[in-house]
Amino acid sequence: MGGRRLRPQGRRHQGRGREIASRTGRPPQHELPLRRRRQIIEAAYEVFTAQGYEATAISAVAARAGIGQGTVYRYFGSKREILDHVIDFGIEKVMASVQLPELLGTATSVAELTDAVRSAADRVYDLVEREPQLLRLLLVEAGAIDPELAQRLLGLEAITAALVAAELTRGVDAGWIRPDLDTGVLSHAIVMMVGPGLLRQLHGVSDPHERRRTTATLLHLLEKALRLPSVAS
Amino acid sequence: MGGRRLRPQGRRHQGRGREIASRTGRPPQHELPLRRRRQIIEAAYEVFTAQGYEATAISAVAARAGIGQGTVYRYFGSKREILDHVIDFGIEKVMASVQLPELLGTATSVAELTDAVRSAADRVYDLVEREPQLLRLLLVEAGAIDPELAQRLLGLEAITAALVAAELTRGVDAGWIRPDLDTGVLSHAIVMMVGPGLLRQLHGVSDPHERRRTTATLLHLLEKALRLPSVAS
Amino acid sequence: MGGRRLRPQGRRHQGRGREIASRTGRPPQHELPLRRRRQIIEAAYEVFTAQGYEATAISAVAARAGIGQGTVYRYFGSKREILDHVIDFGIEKVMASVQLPELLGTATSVAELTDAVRSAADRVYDLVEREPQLLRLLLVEAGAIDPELAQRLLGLEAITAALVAAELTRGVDAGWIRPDLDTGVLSHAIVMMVGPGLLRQLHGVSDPHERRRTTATLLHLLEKALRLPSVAS
Amino acid sequence: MGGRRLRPQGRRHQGRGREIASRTGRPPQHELPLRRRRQIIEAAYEVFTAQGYEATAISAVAARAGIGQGTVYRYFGSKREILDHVIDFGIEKVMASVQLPELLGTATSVAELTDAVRSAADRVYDLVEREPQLLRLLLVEAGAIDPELAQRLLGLEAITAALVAAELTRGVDAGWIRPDLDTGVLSHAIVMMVGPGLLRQLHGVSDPHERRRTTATLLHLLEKALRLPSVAS
DNA sequence: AATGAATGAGCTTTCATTCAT
DNA sequence: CATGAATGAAAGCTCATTCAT
Repeated sequence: MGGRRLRPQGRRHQGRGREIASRTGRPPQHELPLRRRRQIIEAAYEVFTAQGYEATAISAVAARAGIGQGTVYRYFGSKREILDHVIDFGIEKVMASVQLPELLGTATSVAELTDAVRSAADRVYDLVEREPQLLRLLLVEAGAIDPELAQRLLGLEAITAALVAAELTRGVDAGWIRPDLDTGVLSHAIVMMVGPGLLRQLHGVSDPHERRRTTATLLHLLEKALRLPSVAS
Repeated sequence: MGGRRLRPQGRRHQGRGREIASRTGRPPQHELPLRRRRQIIEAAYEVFTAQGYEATAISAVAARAGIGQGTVYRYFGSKREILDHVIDFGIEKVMASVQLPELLGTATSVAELTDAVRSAADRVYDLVEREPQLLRLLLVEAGAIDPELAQRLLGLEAITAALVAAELTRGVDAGWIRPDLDTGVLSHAIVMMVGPGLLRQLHGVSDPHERRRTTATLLHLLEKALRLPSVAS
Repeated sequence: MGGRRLRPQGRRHQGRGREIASRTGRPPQHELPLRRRRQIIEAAYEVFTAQGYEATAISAVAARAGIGQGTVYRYFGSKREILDHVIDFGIEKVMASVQLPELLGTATSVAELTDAVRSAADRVYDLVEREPQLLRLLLVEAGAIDPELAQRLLGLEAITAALVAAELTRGVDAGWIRPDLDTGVLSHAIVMMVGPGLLRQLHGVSDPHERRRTTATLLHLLEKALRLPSVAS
Repeated sequence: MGGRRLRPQGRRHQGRGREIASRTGRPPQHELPLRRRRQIIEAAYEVFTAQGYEATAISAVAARAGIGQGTVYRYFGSKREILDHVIDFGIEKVMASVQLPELLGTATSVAELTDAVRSAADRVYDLVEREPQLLRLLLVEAGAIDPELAQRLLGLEAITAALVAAELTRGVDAGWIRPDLDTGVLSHAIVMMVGPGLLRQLHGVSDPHERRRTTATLLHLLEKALRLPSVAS
């Protein structure tokens, strides 16, 4: 009953592991574990982003969380497992910032759609401007440590692209996007539009003006690409 | 007499002092240092790409090169210095594969230009298909370890974009590219066109068909963007 | 609550951060840190004196103390820092053995003063007879490693000489030491009187008879030097 | 013929080893070995005094001597063996500087004897002023590395004291030194008179004025101690 | 449940010594 | 003989993980 020994699973990364506390209806110590885990993840997020994963000692995570080192190991099986969750935490931050679903689904014209894309791009840029290390954590640390973590980022891109593709399809169906387009490819291209800007940000070059120019230019191209062929032809 | 002595920066080697009494003895190997360095760099390239820089011990590099640990330090001052050269080695691989200069400078129409871009993209894809870890090394490891290394990569992108921008300008001047374009932004966008494909490759998804479709679609957009407005409209 | 926490300078321990959630768990051992430090210092004293500082590995200190290497670094930041404390430990041994303050301040004649000096010399000799390596540690190791440590020893000699000088001045003021003496120089000379004996001891020659003869002879000279000129002459 | 393989003696210090090239009457390569050895010893003296024995790599000795590392091992069996000879070299320097035999044997009065002692002391001080590291090498490095080396220094002191003792005895015999003295003890005390000054110098405190005052005071005491009892008594 | 003391494997780096040339 | 390339043992130090309390 209620087995939650996390340790004996061995010492190397084994899948994910959110199997805790999901059997409803037992009030007592049910929430502490989750709160503790959250507490540790947030502390780890802070120190990992500040100094990098490898350079961060568990003791630093524990100190930041205001708990003992041993306690960390009651809630996570290994340092690596914490990184798993920190990456998730970071991805959630991105999702929460961009709020893509809120932006999509309402456009009724190419112009409205490009506006939505612009908004999304702006939000991404705002986020990485506010938390420059987040980008590094997601793009670099995650990928450097483990391919599996990288997969999760790919998943983020894929989901985003899928949402965009749906929007494109909706526009095609509604008749305000020209139909002879490969929406799948295009959706990925749209998502990757932020690539150059992020790459620059990642490497410490932060030039909002340049970024806006890039976004504007690419959106202009996008607009022309999506728009219905002019009536004349 | 005869400037040989190509040994590394040799932080520890202190001068030589007097040059007396060096008439005899095993003559310094002129080529050995370079060959050894190459040998170590290639070994390091293999283990760094396989396990990541941080996770790789110098002993692993030495073992891979078939030499003793101490020997590694005869040719490089530190593990970090080896990474420097490994990154350079990787960049050279990319440059050698893509052979961008050979592709550019000859186009006389938008179609020829897009063909050149397609060729470059294909070569990049071929390379990362052959050496999947190279990408990881350059994009991830380099950035993770040191900002200076990251700058070098950013520089690579910048140089490439500059070459492309020059080509675009040439086309504009020659009259076969429409003049109302931001060639700077566009050149970066063109370079980043390989982004989605590389991202997939980076994460282990290798789908040549998908890739070709992506390339084709984006090049199609590019073509439309560059082409002069048709006289009729 | 209540200021406990006497841990070392703890270069690596980063604050604590928040003090929440520390109600339970194994309470911090108040005495342990001090006992452990003492334990390590004593072990280090033994191995440093036996083999020399440079020739001693931290692992030897740890083994001698019956603890793990890592534990040593919980209590001291570096090998060098341990030497600091070992030297202090040695100096304390000397001070505790000689008990100079107890010998001085009571003499009321040259004879009593020379008796006090003889007692001090005897105690020094007794100590180095009991712990021959102590001398080596203080005179040789300390000076060899770091000028700062050497200063500490020089300070020890200076303090001792100052105490003796005060005693001489007291004798001059009281009229039982002839006034035309350079008490500063003489006090150093008195302290250095043990020099020949220590030098022998340091080099493994231990001849109590010879030593007593030396002490007696030098004290005899001292007595003549200090004594008031006989009224007759 | 003429076996001079120095290597196979093992790898740890084995006695001294000057068994080379002492079979007279063979002109050819007879001198090179000695010159080479001298060359190496002098180079080692320079780097050992400059940086300390432990901190000096054999490669530094070789570089300083302008020869290859391997060559060093053709003339000496180990680093430790080189130190042996460097210490001897240092002792020779001291002996050559002080030229004690030249100072002694001529005094015909206490005043002349104390003058000779003062001269000797001055020469010692001059030497350590000129080569401050020599002192450190002899007193500290030698003692720290190996007790056997320290013995050699003790020998130096013993020889010097013996010379002084002979002089004292001569004075006693000649009737200008009072006969009721322990010449053995006194000779050591005289030699140790330079102790305080050397100790200061060793620790970086160089105060010629203070030193002269000390010497003067002690010599004054010595003079009174040696002088015949005044006629009156 | 929580703690922090303890550990040892493992890291990078140095260097005395050997030996093929 | 002379050389310098090669080596591997060993050093100081770090830190993820365990476990007695």
